[in-house]
Amino acid sequence: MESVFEIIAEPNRRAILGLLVSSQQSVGEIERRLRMPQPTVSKHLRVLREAGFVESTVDAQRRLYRLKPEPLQELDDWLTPFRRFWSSHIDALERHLDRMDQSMPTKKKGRGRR
Amino acid sequence: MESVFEIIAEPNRRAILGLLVSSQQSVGEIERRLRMPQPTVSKHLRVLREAGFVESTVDAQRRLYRLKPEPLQELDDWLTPFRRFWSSHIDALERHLDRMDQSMPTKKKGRGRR
DNA sequence: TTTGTATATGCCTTGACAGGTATATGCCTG
DNA sequence: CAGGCATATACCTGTCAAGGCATATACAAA
Repeated sequence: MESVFEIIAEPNRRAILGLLVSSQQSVGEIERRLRMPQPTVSKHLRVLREAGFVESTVDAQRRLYRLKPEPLQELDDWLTPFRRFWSSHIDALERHLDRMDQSMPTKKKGRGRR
Repeated sequence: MESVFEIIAEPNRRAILGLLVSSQQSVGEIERRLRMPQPTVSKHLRVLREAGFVESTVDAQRRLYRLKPEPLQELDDWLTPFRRFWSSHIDALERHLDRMDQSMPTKKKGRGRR
């Protein structure tokens, strides 16, 4: 499981990252909130830790896991050339913005184009 | 192979996407440039096509494959909350900027911090 | 129509990884 | 020290996807 990409290919791992983005969590809290068996949580945390996505500190019997930014920044960097690509394709960009509009709270819809 | 994440987990597929970002290519060109067996190329292109990363047009016996932006934009969207996270962690951000400096053409190095 | 080139597909094998269950380790409290 | 929580690890098993090779399809040129 070399790359950043393989790490985040696993849905449960993405869920864990999504949890940790707001604040640090103990294994038990993750287990509870994601309704995942404890060994599964521990295993995924191990993978994430070894890949540098998270780090942990000891709090008595608990371990608190928190997010580390670097690996996801690497992913962000990888996207750079593609961003250049799609900003040159304005039509597709507009379709994308429309998608964002649709998923918005019907307030002040549309972006006044055309 | 449901998700965007699983699709780009495969290195050869990322390589193909990297090729297509500059311009469209035929299967044979991809095969040649990436030194990959032709069936492998075709199989990966199939996966990418079915997931909406690429589309193809017919040119006699050749098929020209070109990039489509949407799936990678979806990935970009997924990163949003994490970007918020790491811009609140200034130290890590600075480390990141340092990394960018290091990979720059020694001209006008440093960003005048401190 | 035969031959050649470009691409797709089918079948098989192999390896990797995730989940389940059981168990180990570590720390805390009485 | 005994017991109980919290977390990690070991082992086993099933699944699935990637690669290799052979072959099919489609178009082209002679």
